[in-house]
Amino acid sequence: MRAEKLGSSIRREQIARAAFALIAEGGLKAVRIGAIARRVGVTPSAIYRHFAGKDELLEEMIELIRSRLESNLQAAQESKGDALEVLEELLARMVGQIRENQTIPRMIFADDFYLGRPDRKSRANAMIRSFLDRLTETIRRGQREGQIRPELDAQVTSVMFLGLFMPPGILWFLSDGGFDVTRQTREAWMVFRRSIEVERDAAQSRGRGGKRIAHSVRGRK
Amino acid sequence: MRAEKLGSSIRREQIARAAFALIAEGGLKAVRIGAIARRVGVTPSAIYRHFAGKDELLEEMIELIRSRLESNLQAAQESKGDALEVLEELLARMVGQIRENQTIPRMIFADDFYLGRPDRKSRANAMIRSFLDRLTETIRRGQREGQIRPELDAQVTSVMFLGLFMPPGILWFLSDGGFDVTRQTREAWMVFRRSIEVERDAAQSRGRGGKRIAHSVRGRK
DNA sequence: ACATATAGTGAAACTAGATTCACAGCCGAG
DNA sequence: CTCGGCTGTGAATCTAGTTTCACTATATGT
Repeated sequence: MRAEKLGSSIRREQIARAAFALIAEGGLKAVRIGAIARRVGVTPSAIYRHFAGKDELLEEMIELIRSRLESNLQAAQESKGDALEVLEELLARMVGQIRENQTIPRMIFADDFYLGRPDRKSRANAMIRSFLDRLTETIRRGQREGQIRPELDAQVTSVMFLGLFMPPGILWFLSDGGFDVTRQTREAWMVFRRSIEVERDAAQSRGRGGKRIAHSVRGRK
Repeated sequence: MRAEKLGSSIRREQIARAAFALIAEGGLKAVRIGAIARRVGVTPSAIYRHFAGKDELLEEMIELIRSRLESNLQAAQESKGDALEVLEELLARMVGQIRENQTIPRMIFADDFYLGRPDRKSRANAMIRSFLDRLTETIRRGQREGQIRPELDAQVTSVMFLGLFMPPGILWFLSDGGFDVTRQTREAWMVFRRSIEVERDAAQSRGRGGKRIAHSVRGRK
């Protein structure tokens, strides 16, 4: 039975989708031309009408990930709130992404991806760096605007932010979805937030350098 | 030229070492029978005199990683200090491990490893769970003994602890060693520590950059 | 309707690796 | 010394996947 004949831009789209679905199920290793073809409903050789080869497909996938990351950042930054709210929104989005398919970390850690291709590795690196840079920028803004403690190193803090969702993502993956990422990140965010934010309740005692309340009392769990 | 004839236990050791070296250089994908053989100085077929197949070799490697993780924990817990010092020591060791070869995360994320082998995935999961459990235990001890804030959820906190070294490890890998893991974790530790520790007296807890100097995170970059 | 560009197909070639196997060299025990 | 059991070897086999190719079918614009 012959598959319906469709325009190449449509097929490219379908193929990329299929590839992402496969990553979600079995990791990069599971992205095989044959498997993609089956999923799309054509024969393996048909894939080559739309991509020069597997490499080109993978490049397109990196690009899609990049733009997804980008749009997360964009959306979070456009939410009108202050820096802390932007971070919180971004965290929620990253968690959503993890729950959706874990694509990003799985590609980043897939050796197949880099083996013999230093260019790809440095592109992935650049991608994360730029993500971090924008994170850093947001944190600096928070510092300027008085929500985030000025003595923190913004770059260090941005990497710590990654620490809020990466390990939970890994646990979620290893446990086949059994680990409660949402709860973990929610709680971790509260702890993290308290450790970076300027303490407001202390306003009354400001100028005296005395005891800080924030650390001891606000134990909403 | 024929390779020297060696006892099997010696060869197994050599082979495992070679495999780890290969992971460090190119990830799990780079662990090929041929590459191992070259490194050890024998032919590919000779490997089969010592391992039934690649699978058996991989199992042995998991086991070695497990024991390495275990000995890190053990050593850290035996350092006589209080819970916070144990955590700090452990962090330093994990960083050392990352700098050494990044083996652990690379195996964990290598899909090849799990594809079609749910048993392995759950073993890896169990491995991390047990690591986390012992972390949790240490944190609880800190809470009982009054160094760590009692209102914190110890499990959540243990996952946050992973966040101190995992993302830096990834950055270190992607940047080919260019990222300064040591500095990042040192600084992050100070922030993290302040956010989980009970404040002994308010004056001390608030000094910029943290009064308490890290004992064992040594700063060679 | 027709021409033509564009998808789609199945079979075959090509790859890279893992694995097997018959045979070779070395060593220590009897 | 010489046999048996190791370890080591090279060539051959097997497997799983990617890629190529000659050919077919279809949609579309004229």
